[in-house]
Amino acid sequence: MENLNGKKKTMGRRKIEIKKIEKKSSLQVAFTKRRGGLFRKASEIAVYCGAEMAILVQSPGGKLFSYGQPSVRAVVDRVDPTPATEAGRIPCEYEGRVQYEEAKRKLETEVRIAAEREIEAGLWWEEPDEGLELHQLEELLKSLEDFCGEVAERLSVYPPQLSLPQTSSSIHNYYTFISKN
Amino acid sequence: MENLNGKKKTMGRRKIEIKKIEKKSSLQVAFTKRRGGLFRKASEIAVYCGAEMAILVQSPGGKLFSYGQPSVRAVVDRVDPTPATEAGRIPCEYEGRVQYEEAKRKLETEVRIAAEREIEAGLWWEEPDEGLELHQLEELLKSLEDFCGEVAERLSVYPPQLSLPQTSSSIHNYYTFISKN
DNA sequence: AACTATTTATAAGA
DNA sequence: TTCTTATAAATAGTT
Repeated sequence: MENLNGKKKTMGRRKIEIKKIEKKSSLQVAFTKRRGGLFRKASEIAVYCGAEMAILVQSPGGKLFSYGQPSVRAVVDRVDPTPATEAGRIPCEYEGRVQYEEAKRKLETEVRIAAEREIEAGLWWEEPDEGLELHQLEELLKSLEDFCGEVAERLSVYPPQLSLPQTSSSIHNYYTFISKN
Repeated sequence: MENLNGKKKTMGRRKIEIKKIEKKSSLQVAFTKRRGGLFRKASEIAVYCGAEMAILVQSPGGKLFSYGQPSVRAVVDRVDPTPATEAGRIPCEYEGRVQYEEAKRKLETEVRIAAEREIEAGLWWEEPDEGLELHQLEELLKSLEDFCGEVAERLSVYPPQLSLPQTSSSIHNYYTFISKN
């Protein structure tokens, strides 16, 4: 497992944060690996649990990939034989937790980026009291959690409808909070 | 990690074969866990790789679950704005390998079950030569691989269309092979 | 595309 | 059902 110097051959898998990869070549290989993993998992559920399913994935480059058991068409038609009418609603039980976690991750990333931008701009540093800064961060965290709770609740009622504008508005609220303090 | 007797507290995760679970309570638990895992993976790909996707899953009990980024509707409509015309074809790149592996797993299971049935019925034991029996198994394995190759090739041309009848016909071929020897 | 050290997912059991 | 634990499986970074 290690060579004579006690030095590892590789660093092994490393923990990553789930946020948009910027480096295009890394994104390409990560997408390929994870798409394969996703389809493998889907196939296992189909066989192991006797479930039917359809998966459609569009890469950032626009290419489409699918997995279907017994076929994409069969599952899609079964779920929704007629095109969208009621605001794109698809009548099925919905797992809100995942969208909630995804929304939270995205939001946290946006907040972090926004915060870093502010720090770079020097705006936060006009406040010399570190204690207050911590307090602000705590308040911000609470706002974030409240927002995420709202998102989760909304998602438990409606199917996936979370779009960027909603996430962005949270940033607006964040700025409002910051400017009030 | 171990108690005073050096005995493990649990056996931990154990290797399983991916074939239909028969015990209903186990199936329910496994389905719930793996559905969660699948949606979590999907969400990670959506954020990490900036991919858009739709997943529809129907449990063996008939309940529907979905995940969509930005929404199931958006992705499904983008892929196929008009209903099925050309034999349910959905125009997108297709990952044949997964369906191939799934087909192979199913087939192997069916063959194993069929073989066990034959053994129980005592038919194979009329042949006392063990060498011949091994030879038969080798031939069978080759037939299986050939069949899987055909399936894979067909899948590389068409989108997911593999249905049970096709898999079952392989069993027919298997029986034909067995009866010829 | 192949390799490993790690992280992550999960089968059983409590 | 939810939690635990040991182990199987997936994969990030590297070659």
